[in-house]
Order: sequence, then structure tokens, then C-alpha cells
Amino acid sequence: MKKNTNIRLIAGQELSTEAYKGVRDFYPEDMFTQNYIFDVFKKICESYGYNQYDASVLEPADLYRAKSGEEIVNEQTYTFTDRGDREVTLRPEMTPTVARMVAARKQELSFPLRWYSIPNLFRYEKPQKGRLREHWQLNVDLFGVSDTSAEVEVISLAYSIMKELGLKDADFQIRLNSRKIMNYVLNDLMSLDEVTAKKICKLIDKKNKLSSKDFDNGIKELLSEKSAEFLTLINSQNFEEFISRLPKSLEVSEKIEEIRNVMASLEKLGITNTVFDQTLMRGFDYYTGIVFEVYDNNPDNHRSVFGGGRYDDLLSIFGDEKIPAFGFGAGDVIIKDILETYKLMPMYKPKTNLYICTLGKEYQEYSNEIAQKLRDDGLNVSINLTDKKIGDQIKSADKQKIPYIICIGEDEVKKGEFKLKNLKTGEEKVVTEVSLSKNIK
RNA sequence: GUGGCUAUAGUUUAGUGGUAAAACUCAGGUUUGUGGAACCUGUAUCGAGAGUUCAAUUCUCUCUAGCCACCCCA
Repeated sequence: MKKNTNIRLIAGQELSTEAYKGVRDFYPEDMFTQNYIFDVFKKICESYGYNQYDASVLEPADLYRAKSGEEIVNEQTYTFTDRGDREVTLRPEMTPTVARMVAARKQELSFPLRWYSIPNLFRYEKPQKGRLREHWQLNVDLFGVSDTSAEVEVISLAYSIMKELGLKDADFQIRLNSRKIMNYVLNDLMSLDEVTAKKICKLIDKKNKLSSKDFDNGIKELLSEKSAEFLTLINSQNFEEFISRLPKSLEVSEKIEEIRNVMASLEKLGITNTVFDQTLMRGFDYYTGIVFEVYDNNPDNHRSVFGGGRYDDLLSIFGDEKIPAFGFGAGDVIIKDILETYKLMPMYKPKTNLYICTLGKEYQEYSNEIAQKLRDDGLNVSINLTDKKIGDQIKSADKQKIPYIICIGEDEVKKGEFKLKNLKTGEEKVVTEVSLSKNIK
């Protein structure tokens, strides 16, 4: 048998066994962890009354042009022309899709709308570890609630997912900021034009990556004489210090109260690992209120796990009136990384409960009958189909991590009794055909 | 998209201008109704293509893929 990453074809052309650039193959073990994570997502979302939706990976390219602009669509998405001359994009994110779906049935849907989805998303980028061309992302959105009860519910849902995955409060942190406050600081307090404000936002976003000197210099370059005031504010050590440096007006205190309320309500629910972070910006412009991120506290993995915020204006791209919305996304790759870091990944276990070893082709029919009965009882059973020796059959079952085996040969057919063997402990137990399934469950 | 590093059995890694070594894994075999052991055997056109050379896995170039940084972050 020739082993090679290339398979020879008739015309001498060679095909590689490697997956397409930037995408992953999911072997059964990989599917196991994928399913585990998705099952946690589904369980928690459904426990909060959220309903699952999905859509096609294909969307008209214009959907993203409206929100993200020509450049992003051309350079960072998979966009192509179909045979009918339509421009098609493989969805790079779910938010435009869900906004489209909600806007389309706005009249008949009953708000508040609690929706979630685990879409696979595509982006045309140079792949790196943890940043591939295809990934999956949990999307949770709550539409139609304009007060902070939306923030509280959705953030506590995110918290519940972390807990269900086995993480402790000390392992992660929920960082919060308010776009309203930041906009006030940049527009009203600093009176910046749009371009400078945007540059400042990007700089703040990068603050933790830069040395404090580089950050300060960057700010000085952009703000000149106003930079001292701004730096004092942005370098505040905590929430109280930060707000003490803001002007005391009704307008400001409303915005402060909003985020204070969210944190207080979360605390009442037992969620205390929240922290105000004035440097939390989130990349996109469409956020209009509270933004949040779940951060891994482990220094090796210091990254945001979930991130989201309020986007009350987004649905207006469909010409509809505004629908308030709050939501977040959580990528599968970072979750996998975290589970590995904290050693929380469950051991692989196949769905198969029992492997039937056969001592010759003449027992195949009888084995099939037994298997069929057990399947009717709800067990997952696979049968040997090879001529391998009994030892090798057991080895193969064990390698597949199937927990139980029975062997079928002359004795079993005669007596109707089986030696049920637990492959992990090596224990054997004599059971009858009827009691087989009971002993496995 | 820009720059840097890397590519040797399935995996992790040695090594050399004269067609390659180890460990583990896998497949086959030996003990013929119960595995995890032992032993034997096998598996690499040294990522692909081109060039320099008597000779290239080794040097050079191109491509491909991976990793890292930047860009971007949905």
C-alpha cells in the first residue's frame, strides 16, 4: 500500500489530500469536540428561551456592501459571480443575515425576539493559527428590547455558557464599556472630527498591545494640546476614577447610570466578575450603546472569547424603522483553545455502545439478529465484518474506544448466553440475550 | 495584502553534495474463543516544479502549504 499525500490520477495529474487552504477537516474525534461545544451552546441558549435559526452560506454581495463597504467585500470575502451574473458572497458574519431575516418578517414576528444560530462563516484572509478562512460562531441576539434588561439577559447567558463549559469566575472576566460615554468623550468633550475620532478609537483598541509610551505619543500626535486631559481620563485605573473626571451634567450621569445598572443587575444574579474598561472599543461602528467582551484571564490565552453589544440602528439598512438589538458572537476556535488550556475538554467517546466480535462468517446472520434487537432497545451497535482473529477484533474495538464487546460463536448460539466484556476494566459478565441491553445501560 | 521563518515515514524529530536514521503509531505475521505484551516484516520519488553540478533530500529560484508579526478584525 502506497502512502503519500498525493493520489495519482489517470491523466498523471495529482490531487493533494490536504484540505483547502485555511479550512479544517473534522475527523470523528474533532466532530466529538465540535458537537460537545455546540451542545453546550444550544443547551444554554434554549434554557434562556432562545430559538435556533439558520440561513444559507450564500448571500447577495450587496448585503455586505451596504454595511461594510466595497473594500471589505472585495478584499476580505469570498465573492464571485454566478452563472446568472449575480454577485454572491459566502457569508463572513451572521449579523446582516439575521437583520435581513428579522426585517423581512417584522410584521409577523412577536417581539422581543430571542434568536441564536451557530453558522459557519468565511473570510478571505491569510490564515494563521486560530484565525482560519472558515470558522463557526455562536450568534445570540435579542431584538426589540431597548432598555438594559436586554444587556443583563444576554450577558448572563454568555456567563452561563462559560460556567457550563466548566470555567470558574476567576478564569475569566466580563469587560464592559459604553459607546455612548465614549462618543460623548470624543465628540462633545474633545470636539473631534469624525476622522480623528475614528483614529483615536483604533488607538484605544490597541492600547493593551502598545507600550504606554507609544500609546501616549500616538495620542499626542492626534490631539496635541488636548492630549493631556484625554490621557488622564483614558488612563484611569477604575470606573470611579474615570467618571470622577467626567463633567457633572445630567447628560453624562444618565449614561453612567446605564452601565452602573447593568453591572448592579448582573451582581444580583451572582455575576461578580464584571469590570468597566474604558479601553474596550470593539472593532465595528454599528454599536450604539453598551459593548462587552468575555476575556480569558490566562496570560497565555489573553484574548476575547465572546464579544458583542447593542446595535439599535442596524436594521434600518433595510429601510425599516429601527429595531433595538443586543447580541454577541463566540467563535469555536477560541473556545476550543480555552478548553484545552484549562483542561476541560471531555475525553473522546464514540456513540457506539457495543461491538460484536464474530468467530466466523457462519455467525454473521445470528449476530445481525442480536444487533438488530439491541438497536431496537436503543443501543448503538457495530458488528465485525472482517476475517480478523478474535484478538485483533477486540483490539480494533478498543482502539475505537467502544466500551463493551461480546463475542459470538458456537457456544453463544447454542446457549443464548454471552460474555459481556467491559474493555476499560476487563471485567466479564455472563448475560442472556434479554438482559444484554440492561447491562450496557 | 506586506514582511520573516519553516517543510525529511501516519506522528515527533536526526542527518548528509554520492538516493536516508530513530522513537512512537499503523498494516501484516507468530501464540489458532478474548485486546493492551514480546518478537519478526513492511511503509519516505526527503512538499511540488525548475536550475547549478558528473551527482541535489542537501545549494539557488519559483510555486504550494504551515507558523509568526503587521494589516484587518465580522
